[in-house]
Amino acid sequence: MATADDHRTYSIRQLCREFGATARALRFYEDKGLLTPARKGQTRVYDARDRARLKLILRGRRIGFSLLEIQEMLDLYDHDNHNAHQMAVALRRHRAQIEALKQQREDLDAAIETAEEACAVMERKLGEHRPDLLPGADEYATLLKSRLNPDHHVQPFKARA
Amino acid sequence: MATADDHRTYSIRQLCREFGATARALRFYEDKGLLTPARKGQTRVYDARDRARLKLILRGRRIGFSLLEIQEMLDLYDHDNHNAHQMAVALRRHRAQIEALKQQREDLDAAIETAEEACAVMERKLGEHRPDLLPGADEYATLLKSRLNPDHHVQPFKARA
DNA sequence: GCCGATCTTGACGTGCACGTAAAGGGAAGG
DNA sequence: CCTTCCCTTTACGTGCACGTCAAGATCGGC
Repeated sequence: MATADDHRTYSIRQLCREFGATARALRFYEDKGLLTPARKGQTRVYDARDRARLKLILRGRRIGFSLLEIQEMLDLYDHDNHNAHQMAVALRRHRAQIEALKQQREDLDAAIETAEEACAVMERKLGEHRPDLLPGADEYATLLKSRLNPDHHVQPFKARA
Repeated sequence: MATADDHRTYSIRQLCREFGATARALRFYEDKGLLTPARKGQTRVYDARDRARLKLILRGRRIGFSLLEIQEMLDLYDHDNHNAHQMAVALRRHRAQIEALKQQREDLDAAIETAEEACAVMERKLGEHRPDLLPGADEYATLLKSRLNPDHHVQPFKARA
């Protein structure tokens, strides 16, 4: 694994810009024990591990978890549980967590499906009565413009195995 | 479409028990305009539509949406936009919403994947050093016991934040 | 009629996740 | 030297989603 990039450090502003968070949020996470950046003088210095943790924190927030829940998940991760009993406990907690995540994914899939059905209905109705209002005119224009753009590249449309 | 079931009504307690919510929450949703149950005297009477909306509300909450966001989504649904222009607007909003949902699903999938990898690592380590701590012994015992239990049914999963 | 249970409407409290000044340190630049 | 800018801590404020009393209204059963 790359040793060069692992030694890179980041200022609080850099991480904020990179992930679209606020400095207040990062300090708050630190206050709650989710981040523990080093200090140069009294200024915070974040390393690769802090960055990775922040990434997980923000992902957890987007999914809708509380900071406490995220805290526990992070603890389970980097504790790298050396105590076998604790690891066994962590394993069960993790499995339960996965079940919750999968339940949530079902909710999400259901929401996506109903939303797409609603879209289909609306498009059909619009197509019948007011096809001029269908996204296609300006939509297609912007699409063409983006294709003409030299540094154009499509979103990977990630399909999960 | 069942006409009989569509005329069923529900008390606030019935819906609470069915969905594992509190009466306070339902009244709160009503206060915010997400539910508009009828009144018999001064008692709330929920019909099938209210029930469906509540279902969507709770699903949205589990996914992590705010009541305002849910409000907007519900409005898009049952407005059954007769105005073509509004419908066109709603369609765009809906498409954007779907994109957000899909982004969130990617977050979720990533979280599930990393969690499962962590589980795999822990199971391998436990299997090497302390295979006795692996879930299987008592886990299987409780599983059998629960299957022997006549009124066996799974917990609806907490939902309490 | 009375009791208890269940419903109602306020009104205030709470936990979370920050936002927002206020007040100051430290280094860079003119 | 002063200003500017970014960093810091401390402390109070905020919006959301309810929880938690408090004080009635209503309704069935005894």
